[in-house]
Formats: sequence, C-alpha cells, structure tokens
Amino acid sequence: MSRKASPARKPSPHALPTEQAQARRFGKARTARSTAILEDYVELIADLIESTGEARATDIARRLGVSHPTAINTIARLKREDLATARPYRGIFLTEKGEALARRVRARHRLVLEVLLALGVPKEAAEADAEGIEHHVSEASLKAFSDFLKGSRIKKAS
Amino acid sequence: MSRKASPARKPSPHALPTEQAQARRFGKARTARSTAILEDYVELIADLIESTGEARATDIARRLGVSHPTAINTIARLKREDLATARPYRGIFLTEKGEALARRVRARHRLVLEVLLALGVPKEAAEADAEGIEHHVSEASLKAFSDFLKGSRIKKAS
DNA sequence: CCCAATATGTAGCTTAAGCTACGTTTTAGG
DNA sequence: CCTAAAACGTAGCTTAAGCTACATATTGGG
Ligand SMILES: [Mn+2]
Ligand SMILES: [Mn+2]
Ligand SMILES: [Mn+2]
Ligand SMILES: [Mn+2]
Repeated sequence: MSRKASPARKPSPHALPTEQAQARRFGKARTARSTAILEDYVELIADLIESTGEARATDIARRLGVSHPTAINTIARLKREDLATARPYRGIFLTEKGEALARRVRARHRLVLEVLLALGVPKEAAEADAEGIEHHVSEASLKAFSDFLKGSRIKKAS
Repeated sequence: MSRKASPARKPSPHALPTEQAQARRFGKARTARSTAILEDYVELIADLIESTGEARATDIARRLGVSHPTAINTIARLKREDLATARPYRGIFLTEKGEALARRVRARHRLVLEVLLALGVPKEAAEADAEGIEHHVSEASLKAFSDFLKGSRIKKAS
C-alpha cells in the first residue's frame, strides 16, 4: 500500500472513506477543537453578565477550573480576535462580534443539552457531555436536532 | 461579585451551576480534548490494518490531512503511552492496550454515527460531526444512545 | 481613611500539535 | 541490479493552553 495511487476505490460496505473525504472530516474536527475554548469563554462571559451583572477574570478562571493566568491569557486571545474587551476591576465585556458568537453558542448549547435529555441521558452526564459535544455540531445537525425535539414535544403533549 | 463567598445559591430556574459543578464539567471536556487525538490515531490505525493489512505513517498523515512529521510526532506519543509500536517500512502496530482502546473507540464512533443518522442528520454532516462528538460521549450517554437505537429499530421494523 | 484581602498582571516554564526544510533509507520497476 | 520515487527521520520553528511564583493595584470594611 501507500505506493499505488489508490485507483477509484469502489465504496463497498465497511470500506474506508476516501483519503480526501476523511481528511476533510478530521480537518473540521481540528478547527472545531481550536475554537472550542473561545466559544466556552464567550458563552461563560455572557452567562455571568446576564446572571450576576459582570464577568470578572477571576470568576471565569474559577468556573473553568483553571488558574487565573491561564484565564487572562485566553482573554488576551479573545481581545486579539476582537471578541472581548476588558476594564481592570470592572470585568470582561463582549464586543458586538463576541455577543453574536455568544448568542449562537448558547442556543447550540441549550439545543444539544435538550437532545441529550430527550434521548434519556441522565442530567449530570448530559450537562457534562454537552459541554464538549456542542463544539462539534454543524448547522445541519442543529436543524435535525431541532426537528427531532419538535417531534418529541408533540408526542409528549399528546 | 467575586468577593462574597457565594452563600448557598439556591438553584432558581436559568441560574448558573455552582462553580464546582461547572469546573468539573469543563475539566472533563478538557481531558476529552487532550485524548481525542490519541483516540483518532488508534482508531484509524485499526481501520487501516483491518481493511488494507497495514497502517503506514504516511497513509495516516494523508488520511488525517496533516504533514507526515506531525503524524510521526503523534505516533511517538502513542509509543510513549504504550499504545503502539512501529517498524520502519513495515507500519504501525497497536499494543494490547492500543487494541483495547481502538475497540472502545470504534464502537463509540459507530454508535454516535448511527444516532446522528437516526435523528435525521444528513450522511456527510453526520460523518463529520461524529468525528468530533465521539470524544465527548460518556458511558451514560452511550447507554442511552444504544437504548434509543433499539427503540428506533423496533419502530422501523414494525 | 487605611490596610488586608482580593483581583489583576508579568515572567518564565512545559507540553502538545501543527508546520517547512532537509537528509537518509528502502523498495520496487525497468 | 540499479536508481529514482516513496517512505521515513530530524531539526527547528510557531502557537495555544496550561502551570507556578511573584509583583502590583484596588477596594471595601472597620
Ligand atoms: Mn463547551
Ligand atoms: Mn457550553
Ligand atoms: Mn474523532
Ligand atoms: Mn472516529
């Protein structure tokens, strides 16, 4: 193997995907992994501001379970990417771009969580898994999830 | 905020989780992220060996869409963690530990993919999303997925 | 109104994952 | 049976995400 130029490869059952298709899929997962942390930060910042009025770097660090320099480092990345600003001793704020991202991320988080619960996943496992899964859910999947939930809700209501 | 020691915080609707609970969830997601790559490698190695007889570093690199030094680096990590061995120009091989991990990972991958398809996610999106989601699915969720699929299959068969 | 507790900032390190540019070793086809 | 292509290896760089250890700055309660 590895030397012959893989001629055509008819898709028989259980066969591997083509190299190109598989590389595309892995590439998407890599991209998602690299934006996952940004998404978690903007989502958490939005949640903190909504429910407590402010998002302090220290609080963010504690809720994420990381050291405060780590949080400050990542917040610096948020600033570089024009997602957030900071006023020392006043908190972290989202830019327009950051708020737009936060809205999408929060909606996705809720939807993923609801689907897991609807599938019968116990609450705490659903909450924990959703925190990782959410970053890998495409628009196509979101659409399917939302349709599925509409179905469940109708069934439950009848 | 951030100064008062958060006294009790009764869980009203839409409230944030406790700091401890949230930190635990984020911590799990971080752990999953850090093992995701190892899992993808052992899974891919197992797939390649099964369907082509061998897993060459170059092929692994191509299928992952990374440069071959990147693949070689990560394979070095697999060796360090006692998941694989390599024989130059002969391919990469899984240790017992590696094969055990591969079995679990492949089963999980199949299950996640089937659930996405059962929920109505289009094939290619399901394949791509599964590649990322699989690393964040707990045993509890796997169990729920498997029960859900049994239900769907019965419904479909009737 | 001052000072200790809290919050923030900086320095400097580690590991992982990615890259390009070269260099070396095998292998297989003519 | 020889040599060019393919496979493999190494060096050296970058960025991100994590850490600890200190240093500085604010603030609120007494
Ligand atoms: Mn998350
Ligand atoms: Mn989230
Ligand atoms: Mn994967
Ligand atoms: Mn997989």
